[in-house]
Amino acid sequence: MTTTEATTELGFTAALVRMSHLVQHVFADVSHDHEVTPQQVQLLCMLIDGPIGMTELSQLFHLEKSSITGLVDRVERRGLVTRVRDGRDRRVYQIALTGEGTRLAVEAHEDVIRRLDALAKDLSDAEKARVASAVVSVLDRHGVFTRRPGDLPRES
Amino acid sequence: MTTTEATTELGFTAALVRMSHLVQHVFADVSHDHEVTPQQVQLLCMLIDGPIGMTELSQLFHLEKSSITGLVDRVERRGLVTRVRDGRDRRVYQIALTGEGTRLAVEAHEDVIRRLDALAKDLSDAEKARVASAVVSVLDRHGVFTRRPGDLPRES
DNA sequence: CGAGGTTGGTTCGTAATGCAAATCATCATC
DNA sequence: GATGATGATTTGCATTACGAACCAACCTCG
Repeated sequence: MTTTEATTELGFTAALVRMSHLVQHVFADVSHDHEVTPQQVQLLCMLIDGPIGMTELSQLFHLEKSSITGLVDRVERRGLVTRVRDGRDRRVYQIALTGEGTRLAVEAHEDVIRRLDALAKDLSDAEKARVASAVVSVLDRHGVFTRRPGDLPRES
Repeated sequence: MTTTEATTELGFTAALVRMSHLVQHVFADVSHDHEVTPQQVQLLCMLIDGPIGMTELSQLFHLEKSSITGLVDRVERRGLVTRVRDGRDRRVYQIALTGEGTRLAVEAHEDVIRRLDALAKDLSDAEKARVASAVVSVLDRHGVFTRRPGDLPRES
């Protein structure tokens, strides 16, 4: 089925898979620069918009709760996040960024954006928008790693 | 900070990041179904087109050689690949799929394709092609995880 | 109220992943 | 044949991830 056409001829899914690897690699690079692991960076970035509970984190990351416990443990040990008891339900811990954690999260997040934009600098804005909207339409079918406003901690 | 626009408004890079997570998740699902880990599946799929040496694998995966040694060890222990001495240079081991490994690799590969295609079934072929070509143009700037014909083991 | 079940998180044990430094064996060259 | 470069492994360590068992706080219902 495949001939010797290299990357110039590539299926849609193969393109997605390779793009995924590229993104992972960018995350790995950025994480390395900031002395944390990729998973830790992703956790920190997820918390930029506000604290999240353990169970919700496990759903967002598609990981077991015990995995999240370990991840938060290690990031907390580095002083980047804190466990804050929820007043309404004393079982839940809201995971919140510390000052240091916020600084690192924002910087790393900007780095990722910067590097990905640099990689895509040959694409026109229109092309980028088209890709983004196509991706979004796929994502909306399977809400993945998405934090909708309704999921945000309510103040009421 | 954002209003109630959920995923409908999303930056290009954010879309890439989330798509990457989706792809990783698909890999995780497929791997789980086949009783192997995502990394192992990726290794097997990489070998479908023919055996590869350890050093070349470490470059393709952007991992240290010692990490590849461990990965190959575990997959070999399951009887999915074998280390074959290279006749021309007896230092190198070519990693080749066994029959069982080939079967699993092909099945898993097809599963990944199938699931990703299913996710993207709302996109027109034209849209898919556009996304693929945009992605390819980005990838070509930074050859990632790509095995070009020139990288294949030569017979000469 | 209080027993019983559910839910949020942690603990424990285990396996896989990944790095870095040191080591071994084979090439390659002079 | 000594020397150095290269391919791969070994060792030790931290991280990541799962699953099952567990505890504590919540909720419901009699």
